[in-house]
Amino acid sequence: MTTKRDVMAMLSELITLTALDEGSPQSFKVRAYEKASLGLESDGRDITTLKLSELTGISGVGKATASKVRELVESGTVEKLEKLRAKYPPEFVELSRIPGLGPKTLKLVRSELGIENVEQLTEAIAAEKLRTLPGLGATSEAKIAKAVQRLGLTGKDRRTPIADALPLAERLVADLEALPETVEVQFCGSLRRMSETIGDIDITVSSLEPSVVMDFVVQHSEVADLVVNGETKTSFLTRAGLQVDVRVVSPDQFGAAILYFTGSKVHNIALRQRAIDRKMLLNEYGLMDASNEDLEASERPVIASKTEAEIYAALELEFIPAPLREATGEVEAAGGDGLGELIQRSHIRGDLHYHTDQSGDGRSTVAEMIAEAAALGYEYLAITDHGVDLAINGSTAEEMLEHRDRIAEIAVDYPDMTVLWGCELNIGPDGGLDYDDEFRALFDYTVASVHSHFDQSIPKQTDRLIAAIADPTVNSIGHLTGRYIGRRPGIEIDYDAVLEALAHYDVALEVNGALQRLDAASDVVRKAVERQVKLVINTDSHHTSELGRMEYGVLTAQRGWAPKDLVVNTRDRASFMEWANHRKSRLS
DNA sequence: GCCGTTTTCGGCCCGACTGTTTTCAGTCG
Repeated sequence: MTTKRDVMAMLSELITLTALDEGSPQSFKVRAYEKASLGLESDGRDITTLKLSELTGISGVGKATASKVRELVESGTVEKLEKLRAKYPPEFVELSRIPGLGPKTLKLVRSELGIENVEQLTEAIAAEKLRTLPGLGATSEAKIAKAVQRLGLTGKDRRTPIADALPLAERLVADLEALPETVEVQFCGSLRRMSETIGDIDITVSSLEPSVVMDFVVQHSEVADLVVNGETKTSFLTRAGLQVDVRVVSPDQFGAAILYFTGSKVHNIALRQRAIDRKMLLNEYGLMDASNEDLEASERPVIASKTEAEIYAALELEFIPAPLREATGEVEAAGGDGLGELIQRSHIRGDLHYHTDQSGDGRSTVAEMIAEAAALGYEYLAITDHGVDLAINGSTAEEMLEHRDRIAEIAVDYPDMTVLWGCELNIGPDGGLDYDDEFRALFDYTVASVHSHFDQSIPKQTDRLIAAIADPTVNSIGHLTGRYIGRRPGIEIDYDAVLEALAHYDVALEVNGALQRLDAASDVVRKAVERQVKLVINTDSHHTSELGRMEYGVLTAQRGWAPKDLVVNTRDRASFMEWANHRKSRLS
């Protein structure tokens, strides 16, 4: 059976192979496929069941692409793709993953030197044959040789988990901020959009002295290898092979620059198109008046460039937060009905997944953890140490009762914050939970999560979660899939069924702010929002240093278009407690 | 390949850096 994923994979391959065939990634045909692919991806329906006329109704999808989708669904193959596959076998396509080797050069080395794979390319480089080709010289040959060596380490497809990239980016930003010549700094790209994995780190600096900034970057201790070093742009590789691009712009163009470098590419294209429609020109330096066609590009009057907000406003758009900039309807919404009141960090009034050293993996005391939460001004806090089923980390019923007393003793010193005695329940392989029903009902608040048995079938995992959701002692589901981004996939579930259950039992779906998790993922959050499933954004802190994760959880929720009013920990204390307690009324 | 009250052909987002040129092509984001 053909799935949506199969359709997307078919188009992705078609894009790669057509770029090779056309000899340009900018080919209009390639861009048309890309646009169609985006349209299909963001369509909420099951695209494999759509008729031809329904498919062509999707933005960017024309007759040709629609026919290919139908062809794949009906026959399992696409003739056009098969022909391209025959022309460009996988080992040749692999060459296109080498940075610096574009379609034009590939075509050249294939036709002139008969190179079909990485091995033959390596031989040709060793024999100094590449430098004999028109447009290539010894320098290009050496550059490609180096890129071949790094293949697999820094290939175009390499992605780094956000948990590895964000701390490095924050460190680099702090170092650049400390430079006296720096006015402003912002990391951009997929990192700012809170993608789960990122290709490289983009940093934009505003300064009146770009050469000082560039020199500083070149000298930085993180630089293992320089890739590009110009007057306003320097790219380098870290020892871990992660590429960092640093650009310098003048302070009055900072907004336009970070808008541009944050992307996404398709979001930028949508903004540019909107600019053109209004007789304006948008580039990385600003939004310009293009109504007078006699003026040189540099003479066009600047309409907005200092801040992103001014540019969005001049384009008659509500400000679009970076995590939403994926061209999945945000430009249309911002220019029409609006984005609604999206969740912000400042809305959060409490953390509801929070460990102390009562958990085997907790590292700060109850007093320390409560003090940190109070310092953030939280109105309520749920201390949710592990239940007994998580053998090494959990506590017995007796230990939990002693823990309750200890929490209560310390909480009296914080009259402005309600400290709840909670528990992170473990969802067993069949959906069973810790302790007995009566004991679980004693907790003020619970979060139930999966910590093991990751490889059961989809129906089994789905039933497992729904059993936990249906339990009246459960307030929320923690880190939905249990994934560690880039390291371990989470459990596979039927999202529709699970979200349906969450909505039905009024159980909140957690957005876990730990960078390794960011679970539920933003696309799942968006589905949850469509179904009006309640959300809760938590840090899952195990140490006093981890409370800052709330920001990442909020950004992930934003990326899923979460409105403030669906997030239960934005409620005032009374309203939150009313919601938290109402499930237990089913028990009596 | 897609699209359209300046429609059915002729457009399609824009610029930096590099290496190879001696005014530009290729690649990348």
